[in-house]
Amino acid sequence: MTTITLRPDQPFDLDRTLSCGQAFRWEKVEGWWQGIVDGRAIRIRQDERHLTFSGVDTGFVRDYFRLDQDLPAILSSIDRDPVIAAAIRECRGLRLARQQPWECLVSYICATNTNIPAVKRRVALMAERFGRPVDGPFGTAYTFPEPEVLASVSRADLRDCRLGYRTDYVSSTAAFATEHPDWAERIAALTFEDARQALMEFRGVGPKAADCVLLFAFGFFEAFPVDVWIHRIMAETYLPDLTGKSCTPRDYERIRRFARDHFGEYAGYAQEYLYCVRDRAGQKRGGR
DNA sequence: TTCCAGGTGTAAA
DNA sequence: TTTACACATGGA
Repeated sequence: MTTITLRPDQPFDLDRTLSCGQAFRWEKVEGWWQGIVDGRAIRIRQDERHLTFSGVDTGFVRDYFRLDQDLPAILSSIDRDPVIAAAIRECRGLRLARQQPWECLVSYICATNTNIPAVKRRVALMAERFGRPVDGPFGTAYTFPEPEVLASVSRADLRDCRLGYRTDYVSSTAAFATEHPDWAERIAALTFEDARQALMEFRGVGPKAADCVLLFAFGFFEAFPVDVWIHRIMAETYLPDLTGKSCTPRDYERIRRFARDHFGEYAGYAQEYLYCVRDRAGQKRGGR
């Protein structure tokens, strides 16, 4: 068990960071967050300025939660209007975690046209059934299965993880990643737009999933994923002439260009802060 | 029962 | 090039 003291000038809110829906393998149990990251079972909690954890070392925690990233500077750079200002006030301390590319890619393929609890369930099932068991601070946990494992699993067994029509997408993506083990390094070396195009060559990965993976795994902070919630918020506040509930490819392009111009190079942080307050920002719909 | 959820692929217009 | 529709799943 390790305890570190956070710098007073660098806000961090563990609860918001882990409950905002960016990562799918964390669960809060009796005051402790339990998760599996990069093959390690982690237990962590926050008490004011103190972070207490086991399962990993301090360097891992600092790296995963990007504790060395200057959050106040980022937040002041995106703080361009009253709507984002309110989100920043409410969620200050939310940080973008550094996810593993492979797990992140598969997770967001599993996140299309569905909801967060269902995604968590799918990812958990894949790990329990095909991952490697590891002993951790909270009993036996399961790593997220490597590409070659998912590639070798039968479609029927994958489908049993409640993947539905996404089964073939995950399967073919796993086959590609198995054949090209350096896929992530190659994407990381590209420019933002090129990396985006490269990710969209995976079956089941469109603009939204690509932007999520770029933002949450590859550290492209200009990525601005547009899901139904973000589309709704943009239509209701920033781009009122956006009509219709569906987000056409043209709408998507327009929104992400606007966001990049309006919020700047850390537009992805703005996206996550807006997403975090989605139930309040989208007044159009009743509580949710 | 119907609608909705961190959308995407495909065929038709 | 844009539009329309199907798609598995589960909670509200």
